Amino acid sequence: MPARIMNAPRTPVRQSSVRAHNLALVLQTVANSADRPSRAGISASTGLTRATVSALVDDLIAGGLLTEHDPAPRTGAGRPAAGLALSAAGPAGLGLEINVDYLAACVVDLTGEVRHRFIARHDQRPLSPGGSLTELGGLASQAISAATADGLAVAGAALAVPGLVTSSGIVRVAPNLDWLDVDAPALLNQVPGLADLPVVVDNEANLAALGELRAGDGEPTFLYVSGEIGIGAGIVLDGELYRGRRGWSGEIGHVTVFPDGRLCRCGANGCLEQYAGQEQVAADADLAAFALGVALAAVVNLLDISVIVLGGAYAPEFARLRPGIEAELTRRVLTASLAPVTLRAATLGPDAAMRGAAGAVIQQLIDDPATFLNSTS
Amino acid sequence: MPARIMNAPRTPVRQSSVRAHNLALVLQTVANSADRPSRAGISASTGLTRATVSALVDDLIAGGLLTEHDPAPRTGAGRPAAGLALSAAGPAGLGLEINVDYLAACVVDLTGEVRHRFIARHDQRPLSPGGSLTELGGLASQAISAATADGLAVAGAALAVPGLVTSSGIVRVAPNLDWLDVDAPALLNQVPGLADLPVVVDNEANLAALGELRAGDGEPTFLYVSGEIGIGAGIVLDGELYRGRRGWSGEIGHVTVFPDGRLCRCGANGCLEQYAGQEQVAADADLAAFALGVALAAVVNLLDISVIVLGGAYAPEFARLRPGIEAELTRRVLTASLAPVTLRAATLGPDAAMRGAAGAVIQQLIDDPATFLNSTS
DNA sequence: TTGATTTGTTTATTGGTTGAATTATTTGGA
DNA sequence: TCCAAATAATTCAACCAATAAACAAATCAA
Repeated sequence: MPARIMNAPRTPVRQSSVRAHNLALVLQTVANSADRPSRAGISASTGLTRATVSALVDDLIAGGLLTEHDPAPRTGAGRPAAGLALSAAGPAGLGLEINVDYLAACVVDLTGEVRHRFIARHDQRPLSPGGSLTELGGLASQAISAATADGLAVAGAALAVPGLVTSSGIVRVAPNLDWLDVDAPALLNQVPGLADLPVVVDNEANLAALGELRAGDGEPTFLYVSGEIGIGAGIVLDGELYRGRRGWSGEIGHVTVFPDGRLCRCGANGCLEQYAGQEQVAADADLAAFALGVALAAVVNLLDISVIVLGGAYAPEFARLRPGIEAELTRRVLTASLAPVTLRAATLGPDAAMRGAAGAVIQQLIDDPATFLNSTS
Repeated sequence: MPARIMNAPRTPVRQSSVRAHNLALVLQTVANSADRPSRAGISASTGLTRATVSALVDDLIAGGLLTEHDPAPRTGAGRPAAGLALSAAGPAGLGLEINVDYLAACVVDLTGEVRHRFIARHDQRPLSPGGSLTELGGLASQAISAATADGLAVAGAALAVPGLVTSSGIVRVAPNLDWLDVDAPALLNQVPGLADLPVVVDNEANLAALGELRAGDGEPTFLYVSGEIGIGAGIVLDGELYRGRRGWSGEIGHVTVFPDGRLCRCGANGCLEQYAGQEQVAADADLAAFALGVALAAVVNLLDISVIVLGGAYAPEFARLRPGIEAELTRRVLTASLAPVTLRAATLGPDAAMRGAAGAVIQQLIDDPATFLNSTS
């Protein structure tokens, strides 16, 4: 008798789950609309009845997640619709980032607008993890105060870190910061004013990939590659970040390109990082592009990804890198002749990770409004 | 608690969806149980009330998916329980496989038992795709007749093919069969007796990976590598097969190991296939193991997979390959020191793909019994 | 034999969606 | 000017499925 693992329901579903799901469905429909949809329009595009949509929208308005606006430009006869949009006065997300040479915090409202932005630019390496996080907590407090002055309530925070993060938010290793097993959420929660703030921690490339997902062209499956001193990647499959078994996916920097090549600080030979890190791009862009092409071809062959986004230090060098990368992709991707691989530069600048972090908080609200509504009412 | 981004509910949920979900939950609970659980036991392990479980079980028994058995060995006081199990007389799955040197068909019942098995062993390359599929259709008819004689109704079929398959079941390319754009389901449905049989087609390594998932130790995230003349892989993430954007994932055979190495038939240099194909393993197992280790380390670095299963021609060579592969994994996987990577041989033999195919059909039934129940009542 | 205990079923209640009817608000034409 | 057509949104009875609690059934143990 085979032991079975399954992909699906591990939990029972009751009527309240139906409501929770449909609340999310309505809110997402509004969030993904270019214009301001009416209740009737939402009904048509979701398949829910107008009666149900009305009831759900009432809850979402009462909870401060949606607002009614003036009708969109008229079309013909009939009662004019009330346009619905995410509330700019609703709960906001706090995005935090800690990196080798700066700390950053920003507040993003439900509509995705960056409302406040604070940066402290100096080297973190002399500081202890506690020191860095206390200072970051100060920035966070400032950001929350600024948001409060606007009438915005910060619903949660996400922190981007250049390192391996466990699912419980412990930073296992952050080589460039010299961190080892740092409980970042606990340290942040010690800062006055942040005591009860829910904080999630994630890898910088992962959050930047999420930022790119929200800012991008709607492609739900892509690889985001962040070239800094190290090289990391965020893997987005079907609109969802793939974190791996222990949350350590995307370590493309240590994919082998030349099996007997340069010794890497990780102890292996010929890692991508040794040929396509920030400094190597400056020194020999052709070799960097070749190495990137070899490693990216492996990703495409394995995952059948059709879009690759180059971010971090790669974005400004995109034009120089592109031809070399594409040449190797064409040569080494088995299905290149059947369907092309699209290569593009990231659209968000250096704020990608911080904005992705804030975006993750508000995306969480949009994906599960029921929990938020129940907690506030 | 990693935020899931845009796990978009794109469809509305109504009461009937609740029932569909909970029917699946109950059926899966029975399927995953080592013993024969009672209604009360299911209630306890799912969180549904006993009343609800009773109602759901009644439906599943009426639909022929579950059967009641004598109670399991008594424990103490109280009314004895009625043991529930998947019905061996319920709907069955037909597994089909087409490969270079054989055709195969098997019938697997709901409990996972292989009830019938037919193999025709001869070279397919002289035949046209239509010829091969007509002959395979003959095997399939035989299998269905044998099943019918047992009182088994075949609910659907899955076909394993060594090639790239689109999501609609078209075989885009199968190099070793010399197939190009073959509409396998349509050709199979032309065989008398198979006219209305729903047929899905998938890559051989993908289906073998699913077979291994059902037969394995319960690990939900692993890479299955199938070494034949070519090398393919099936990627199972969180108990679900990852097929990629166009269904072409897992082409590990064309991951670059030596950027300037041997020319591959795909036109690139240094593909894994040139060093670790069936013949190369026989010729130089050490080099094959080294090459495999380099390529597999890339997979682990990218996907944070902790289990790798070697199947196909690798399984019998496992002992010879293991040390070399593990040496490279240890050296090249960034997180090797934090958590080890497990390497094991496949448990299913050469039938893996065919059994995985049949298993996929019955898994579909178990994951969505409501559709089956509605279609038969 | 009787009470304790556990399994499974019955029944009233509750939550949530549906569908049809109703109300509200506009445009366009007689 | 006024009414019909059209579209948006709400109200309300009906229905479906899960829940909780009471009840019936079947066994063990003293």
